[in-house]
Amino acid sequence: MAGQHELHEKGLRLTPQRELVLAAVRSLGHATPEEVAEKVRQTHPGINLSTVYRNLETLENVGLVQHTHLGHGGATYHAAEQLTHLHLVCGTCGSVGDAPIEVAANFVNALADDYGFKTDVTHFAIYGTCAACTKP
Amino acid sequence: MAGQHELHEKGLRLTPQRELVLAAVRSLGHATPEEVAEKVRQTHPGINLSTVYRNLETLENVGLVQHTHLGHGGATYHAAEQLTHLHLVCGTCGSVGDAPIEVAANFVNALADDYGFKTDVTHFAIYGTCAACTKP
DNA sequence: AATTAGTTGCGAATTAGTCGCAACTCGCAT
DNA sequence: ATGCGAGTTGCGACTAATTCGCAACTAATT
Repeated sequence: MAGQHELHEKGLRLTPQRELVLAAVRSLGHATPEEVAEKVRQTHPGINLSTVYRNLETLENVGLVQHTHLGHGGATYHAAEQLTHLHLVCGTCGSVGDAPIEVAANFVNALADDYGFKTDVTHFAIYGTCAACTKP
Repeated sequence: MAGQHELHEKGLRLTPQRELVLAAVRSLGHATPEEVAEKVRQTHPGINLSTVYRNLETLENVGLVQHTHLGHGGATYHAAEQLTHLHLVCGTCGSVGDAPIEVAANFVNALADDYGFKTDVTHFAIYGTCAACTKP
């Protein structure tokens, strides 16, 4: 019937921590595990970092969130339904800009046709120098 | 006169460790700091890991080597003159394929024209699923 | 040969993420 | 409602990767 919670539909148990982690990822847009934990602590102060890590992993396995590498070392997490843009990270100022995935369509097709490689452009950032840093 | 060593030309001191780190990066094609250290130890057993890290950083500052993010967490290093391809990393089997930078030319131009963003396609890997893993 | 600034080795400190385990709790089946 | 069992949580220990401070050393210069 109606009342199925989205986590139940994925075969997961519904715990406050898990719900909050998912909500945090959604409200933050993109965030590191640390940032997610911090956000969750606003409503559930005792949550453990390990729990955040484990839930991010679990939620990723069922496809509700995804992670992206924006540089440095750490991954950042997005809600799956929000992952509709690629990330342009500037090596000079460190800013992260967005661009619609369509810009990469040709590129993705070329890789598919020539190499049989199915690209997920959102997984790694696109690195370079942003407009602001190019022009002095 | 003639005999200027390439490291001198960059304003760096010529130490055995530094030469060996550079040589290792060149001979390995691409390698993590650990792998570089291991390679260097074949001829200079006592080298310290910190020294490898510091030299990679130094060599990168003068443009002789560059690093790339291939996934997981760690960076891998290339000799600058060898960095002429992009990396296709397969999320399923973990293999790292190469493709000439030209495949990305359109993409790079699109980002330059539309966003003023100067892309370095080699810095981050291109993530996806390789041909072998797509077809079962 | 003496000088000195850049470099090395070493160990300690930091950071990020993982792991084992006992206690707890969600959801199903009584 | 009640109870069981698997999935989850919190915690602390642990690992791996990288950085840092500092004293000893050495390459280039004079």
